[in-house]
Amino acid sequence: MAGRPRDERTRNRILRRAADIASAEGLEGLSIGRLAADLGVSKSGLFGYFGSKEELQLATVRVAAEVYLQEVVRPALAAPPGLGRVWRLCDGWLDYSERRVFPGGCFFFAVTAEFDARPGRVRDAVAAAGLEWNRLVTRTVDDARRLGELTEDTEPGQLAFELTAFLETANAVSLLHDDPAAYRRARTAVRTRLRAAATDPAALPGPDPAA
Amino acid sequence: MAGRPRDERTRNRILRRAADIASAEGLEGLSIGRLAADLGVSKSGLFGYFGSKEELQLATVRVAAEVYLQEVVRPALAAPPGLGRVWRLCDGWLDYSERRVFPGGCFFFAVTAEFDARPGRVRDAVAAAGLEWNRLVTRTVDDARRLGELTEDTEPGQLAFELTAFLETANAVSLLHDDPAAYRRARTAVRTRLRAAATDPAALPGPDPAA
DNA sequence: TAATTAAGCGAACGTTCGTGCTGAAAAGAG
DNA sequence: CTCTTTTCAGCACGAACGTTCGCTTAATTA
Repeated sequence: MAGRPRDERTRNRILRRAADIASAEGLEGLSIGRLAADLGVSKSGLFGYFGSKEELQLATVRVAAEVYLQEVVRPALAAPPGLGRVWRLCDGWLDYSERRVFPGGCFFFAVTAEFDARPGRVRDAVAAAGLEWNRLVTRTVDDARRLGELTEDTEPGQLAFELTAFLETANAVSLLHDDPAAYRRARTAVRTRLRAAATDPAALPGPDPAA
Repeated sequence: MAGRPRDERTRNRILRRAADIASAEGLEGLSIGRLAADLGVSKSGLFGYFGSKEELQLATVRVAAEVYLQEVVRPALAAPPGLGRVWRLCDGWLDYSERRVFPGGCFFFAVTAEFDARPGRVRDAVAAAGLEWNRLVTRTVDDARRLGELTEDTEPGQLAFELTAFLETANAVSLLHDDPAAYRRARTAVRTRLRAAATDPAALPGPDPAA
């Protein structure tokens, strides 16, 4: 009945490498031939794991989402809800970008810019991931507000927009100009913005560069 | 001695279209064959204008910079230095993105994300343009500070970072989720941030959505 | 007007792309 | 151990890529 089972470890190696390449060269720049040669397997063998390039791209987005969950989301959710968790989320994101978990910076930043202006299933998957991330940040902010740690008139969607703007721009500036000051700027911006919205500004954790 | 001169109008048509395509599909996704077919000229004829794909990409970056100058920078510089000019710069940028001067949103946002993680002359050109833009925003902010319209302790580089973050994120969110609220959010963020740094918050022009 | 120089086209180059086909090695089932 | 089923490498395909080569045609100069 059953023949040779597909090697799950090889599959993971393929996708992890695919995500690394895509973060730097894009999901279109990712080619099956180069990827196969890189990993020492045959082009058709690798192809068999997915059946089409689009399916490979979709699978790559999925593993990148898992990495993102592991590296950014879960550590932040370890903190209790409130302002502290908002900070951990932002600071953890900057750390994830700065540590170059993906060599080309944040995977989703790269592929979002690549696919945001064309139709298709890959774009839909990327957009869904972005929406989920945005909802998480918004909910985390709203939790802090409900707990009374942010002023009543704080609009969660608005604040989430501003915070993620700082994060993504730090990623972009750091990559383009190789400027580590970008992360410092982003942390300063996040802290200042959260202090402005906090009911108790002194409650915000983290070091203060304006010391 | 001299033969037929190259048609400058055709060259401009080529590059303007190239910039349009690149804003949506990237400068690598831009293919000479498709571009030539699009414009009704032969592949080799078009190729002759530039001599290599890289040269075509560099020329495309240059005309995109001219468009950017025309659509964003010059209108803002028409306003006198100060807080008003800072606002005009941000508001004009959002307008340029929202009007889809390039169909794929801001050209430089797209190609920056595409080239920020690989070496080469195209990347260098894009990085130089980004640096110039950043310097312009920083100088415009600093002018306002020197004029006493922003508080003395305002750090121009930091404020410029935050303002451009709002702009670029509005562009990205709008493209990915087709969400016009992104521009409203960005304008709100810019206005709030400038009010916080202004010596006279009431001096800030523009309508207030919180009315 | 005649000579000269370069523009722009059509065709083809070699390479790489994603994708099938074929055959041999490999692993579970009986 | 045999049979069956599936993986995987090797090869080839058509299409598209950037690029080059002649050839024709048009504009400029003498």
